[in-house]
Amino acid sequence: MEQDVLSLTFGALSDPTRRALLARLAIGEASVGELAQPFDMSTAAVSKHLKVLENAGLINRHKRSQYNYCTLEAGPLKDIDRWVGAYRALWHENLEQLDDYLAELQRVDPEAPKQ
Amino acid sequence: MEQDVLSLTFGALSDPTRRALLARLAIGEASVGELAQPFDMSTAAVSKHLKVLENAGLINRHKRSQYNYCTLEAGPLKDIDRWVGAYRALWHENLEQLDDYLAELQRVDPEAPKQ
DNA sequence: GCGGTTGACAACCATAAGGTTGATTATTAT
DNA sequence: ATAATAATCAACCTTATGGTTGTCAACCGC
Repeated sequence: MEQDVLSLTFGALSDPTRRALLARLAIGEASVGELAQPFDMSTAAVSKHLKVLENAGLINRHKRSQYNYCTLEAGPLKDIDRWVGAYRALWHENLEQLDDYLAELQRVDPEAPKQ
Repeated sequence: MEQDVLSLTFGALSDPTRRALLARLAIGEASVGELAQPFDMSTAAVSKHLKVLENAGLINRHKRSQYNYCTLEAGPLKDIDRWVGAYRALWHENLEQLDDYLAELQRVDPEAPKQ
């Protein structure tokens, strides 16, 4: 599969249902049932979406009595922010920042295309 | 399929090959052949990846003589930046910004879960 | 203990995604 | 005109994704 953090995170965020789940969780923790209620699909489907988010490290699930509560985890979003931040220069007409990023890519990033 | 801009963009970014292509294009325009050279896959496969990026509005393709040159388009990245920016508050312990975003979601965003 | 909730899990299905190879179209060079 | 290069297209294959339904386990409230 796509095992790297960025791919997992971007993939998790590429679905509107999952982004809506995150938006709800940004308000505060919620059970799977509460999370599923607004959507026109089975709770099993929502549970699957939550698994994708969990797998990407974007949420945590912890059981309390019979309910399974989910909480948001910001870590991967920070990575996304850092990644897109490197390209921010593109629309700010300030190319230094991007050059720095690309230099760093060349140096350390395993994801850079191998020449 | 997934027709909204954010889903298309996140989806396009969820592949390491495509992110590497973007990183290369951030330096400047390049032909499909040049873009494909570092990768251990057929140019047809790279061409497909480029089509995904193009479909997400992240690049443009324009033919010049027999070459097909690609250029980066920052627009969708701006949208990503805005989206993740709303969550930035989560790791900055400043919840006002996020509250504003969620309020806005409630008001206008078609993607918010329908209650 | 019994019945109702909660939610995960498994099997299944349809479609999409990521890759291959082979054929096709433009364009350039000889 | 012929040959070589550039790159898309089409068909195909394999695996992943997003959904369904049904079963099962755990946890309440009686």
